[in-house]
Amino acid sequence: MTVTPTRGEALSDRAERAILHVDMDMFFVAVELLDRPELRGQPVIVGGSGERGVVAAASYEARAYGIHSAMSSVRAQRLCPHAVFLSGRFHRYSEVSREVMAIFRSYTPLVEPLSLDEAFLDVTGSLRLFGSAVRIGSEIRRRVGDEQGLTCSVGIAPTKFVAKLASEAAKPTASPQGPQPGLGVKVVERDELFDFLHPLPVGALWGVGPATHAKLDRLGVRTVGDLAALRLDIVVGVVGQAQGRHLHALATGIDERSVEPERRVKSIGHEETFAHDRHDRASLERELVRLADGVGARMRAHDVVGRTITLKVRFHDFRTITRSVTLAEPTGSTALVAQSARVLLGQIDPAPGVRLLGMSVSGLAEGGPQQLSFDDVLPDRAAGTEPTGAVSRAWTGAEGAVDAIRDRFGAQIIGPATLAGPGGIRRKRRGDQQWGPHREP
DNA sequence: TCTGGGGTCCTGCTACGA
DNA sequence: TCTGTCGTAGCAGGACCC
Repeated sequence: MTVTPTRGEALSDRAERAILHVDMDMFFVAVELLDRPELRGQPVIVGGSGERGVVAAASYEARAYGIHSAMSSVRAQRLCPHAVFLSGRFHRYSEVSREVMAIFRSYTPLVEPLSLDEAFLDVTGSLRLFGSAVRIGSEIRRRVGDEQGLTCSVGIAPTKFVAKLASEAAKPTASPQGPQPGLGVKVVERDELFDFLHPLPVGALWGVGPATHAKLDRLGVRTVGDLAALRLDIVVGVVGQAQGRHLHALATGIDERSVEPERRVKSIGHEETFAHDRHDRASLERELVRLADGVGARMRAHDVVGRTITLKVRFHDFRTITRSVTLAEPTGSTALVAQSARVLLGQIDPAPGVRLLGMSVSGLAEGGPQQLSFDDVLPDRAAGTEPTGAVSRAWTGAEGAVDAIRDRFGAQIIGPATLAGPGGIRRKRRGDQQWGPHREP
């Protein structure tokens, strides 16, 4: 027998969707304090220490000096010269993050990590087993504290977006008198949605950055409530179709997005800001090979191949350009990615000074067996080269062997000859220089 | 005030084939 | 055969997120 819910029942079913947003408090700093407890109570900053570095995280003691993430390291050091500056250990944070996420997954399989230090959890299906969402949130906080020695804040709401804002409202705050504890867990019920949402500044909306904020400001929109009161077509006229609809929906409390535990990666890339601008093509080409080496290894580790190679160049004056090329066949080969990027670099004059070089591969598809095409067997007569598909496969095979050797003996032991130097191969790995170049010794 | 790295998504433009 | 239209793909840039 099927039972058709009445309208009221359907609405109450929707109202029962229980989304948690869990956000670790000053995560990178907190992990450092675990390993160096003598720094507790001091202003501590994690980030790139060089002139072009930025702050990744700051302790509440440091925040009391006005320091916040994404601020330039130089400025942070000026604001608080006695702060302890740490370079950051991306791999250590990843390790701790995995353990924290495992705690989340013991309450629901529907965990969507947003970054190393925050995640959405849909616990709607877990309520019967664990009690209420508040109980799950409190339990998670207790276990993260007991098992990992870290603190986190939890927001609970019927939608992802409001859950995220709620966790923000539950966080501790910095003050000149020291950190002020927050609520820890903040719940926003469906009937409280507008009371919570509408007084917030419009910049709190997900998708309102400086550019959109300025546009909305010109309309006199200051709060989320102001935006909700505007007609949709006016919002769309100002910020565009997709973003307008999205923001207007959020402001009116509508957010149907579900928690997605498995999100497919759509591009893989590396970029690097140099401590000093580069002017010569040869040195940039070497950097390209190093970036491609890292990108290729990650593609093979994910078992994906990609078709579009994008080169990114930021000049000394911060002007940033991208150049891309789409291959006839997807590739997972470092050599082909590097070769394509080198062709793109050939279109660019580095003489004014290049501050950043980056590359990414998109149009990703699963690796494994691939359909043969004419390109696999016919040489490219115009270019006078071997068939590209065959070249790609031959390289990928050889590079797979190199990956295996590196897994066993270390990344410095083998790699492109271009990158060889005293002490082994200088290889780009994710997180090596996450927050900008470090201070030169 | 001087702007990192790794991503995602959107928009506007152009080229191309049906 | 020519022209206009439409959909789609590729490309470049920008905005935004953590």
